[in-house]
Amino acid sequence: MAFKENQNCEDCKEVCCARCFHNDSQSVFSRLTKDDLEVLMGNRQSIRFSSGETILKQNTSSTHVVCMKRGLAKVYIEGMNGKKLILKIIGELDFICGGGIFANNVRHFTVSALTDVECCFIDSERILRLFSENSNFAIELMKHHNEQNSALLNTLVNLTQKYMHGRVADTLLYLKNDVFRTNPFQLPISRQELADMSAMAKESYVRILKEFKTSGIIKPNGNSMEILNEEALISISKNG
Amino acid sequence: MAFKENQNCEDCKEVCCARCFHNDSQSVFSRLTKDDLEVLMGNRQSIRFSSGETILKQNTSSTHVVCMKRGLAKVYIEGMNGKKLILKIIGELDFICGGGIFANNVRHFTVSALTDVECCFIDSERILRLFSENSNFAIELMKHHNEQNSALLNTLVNLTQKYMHGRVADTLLYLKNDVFRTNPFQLPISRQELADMSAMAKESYVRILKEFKTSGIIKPNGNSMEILNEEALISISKNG
DNA sequence: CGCGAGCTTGACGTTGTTCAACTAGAGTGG
DNA sequence: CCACTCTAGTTGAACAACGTCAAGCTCGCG
Repeated sequence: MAFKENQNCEDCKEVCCARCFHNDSQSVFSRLTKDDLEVLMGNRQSIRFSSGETILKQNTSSTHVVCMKRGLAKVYIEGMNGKKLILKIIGELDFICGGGIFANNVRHFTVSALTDVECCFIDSERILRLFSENSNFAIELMKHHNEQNSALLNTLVNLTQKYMHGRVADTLLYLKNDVFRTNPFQLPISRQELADMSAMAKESYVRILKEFKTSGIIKPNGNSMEILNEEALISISKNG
Repeated sequence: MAFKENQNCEDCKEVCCARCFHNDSQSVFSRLTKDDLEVLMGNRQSIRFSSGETILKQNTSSTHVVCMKRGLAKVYIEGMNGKKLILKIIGELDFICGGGIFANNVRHFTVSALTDVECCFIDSERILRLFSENSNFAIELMKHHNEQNSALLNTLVNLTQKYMHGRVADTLLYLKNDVFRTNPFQLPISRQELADMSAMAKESYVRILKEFKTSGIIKPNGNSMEILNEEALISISKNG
């Protein structure tokens, strides 16, 4: 995850913001006009975090929205007895618009950097203003929330109704197809964190990885992971 | 749950819609103008369901938004191997705005009547129109989604990180404080459904109810339920 | 070389499910 | 009114799933 140096906010305004806000038609920001962008870019802050740093902290008030420019981060809930529940891994151009821009709520999760991260903090008051003024943007934001919501419902069912094998299969497929999109991929997260994504103990996760390895479904090698038989994983995921 | 007879749409327009849309300042609809209301009421359909009927079905497309006028309904996901996961119980003036008004998505849950239910179906295309035209309404809707989202995160942690005792305590407190708001209350749902709210087997739910009964925390009597020691329940809920 | 953090493995105990039997109450037909 | 049936609720015992604990291992790093 190499970083180009010396890209402060002013330097990259033209390049980075355009990239975040326009080039990707999937982006929440794709519907903004040039004037809208000016509003957002006006006071945004481009900030860097080192691996391990906390980007947003659960239970603080949500004064900013964050847009990831580079790097990976985990989004997790700090639950009971120090247990964590990792909801997802976010990367380039992902967008964190937690709990309450709209009510004056607190965030319901913590975000922390898995690699070095570069991201923009945008004043949520400005997002709210755009939301009121540009209905296309409002609709995009609403879509974004709906998708998030439906992903949550999905994990809810996966975590409460599947056996451990199914949950491990789920996380492996998620990492391969939604996060890294390459086949042998490097894991920036520990076994403990993998377990935290699957709501189980790390020992259990390790044991099941080993089973998958001996049956030739995966080929783990330190922090790298290769999926050898995706069909099998999908089938395990479906059958619980 | 007695119903007044012969209240079709036209008859109750003035009474019911005003009640749904204005009298409750908590309502998503509280920010609508008179003209807005006309738009919504124009083609809304007031529909009755008997206990047990399906109001909205998972995986159908979300062409309508539903507003509960009378009665109770359960919102649940049809998960793996015929298992159900009950997300919440909704009642008077609650509002169901599932997955994708905004994308052309399918619903992610089923809603079915626990008692006789009277509710309004509103064309979601009209909601979308209002969303674009009235930014106050848009903000209210967004708040609504945020609250829903944060409730989901909460259940996610509760169901994955608590022991069964804590989960049973959670459902009992939820029913008393959020659904019925009276102390001895009548359960319109079976033990199986209680278990489906808590992600566990009905036998386990029954066993824990018995424990709570013998330790004097609750007094179950057939379908009625009385909370005798709420402090104890809260403590059990907190400690997992 | 030694140290420490994360990983791995096995043994064991606990939590929670499944299965089967039994009970209570509500409806049905004689 | 009494069998009969059917469903939901209840209980117990066996079993499987899963977590915890403790020990050994690997590998990078000083």
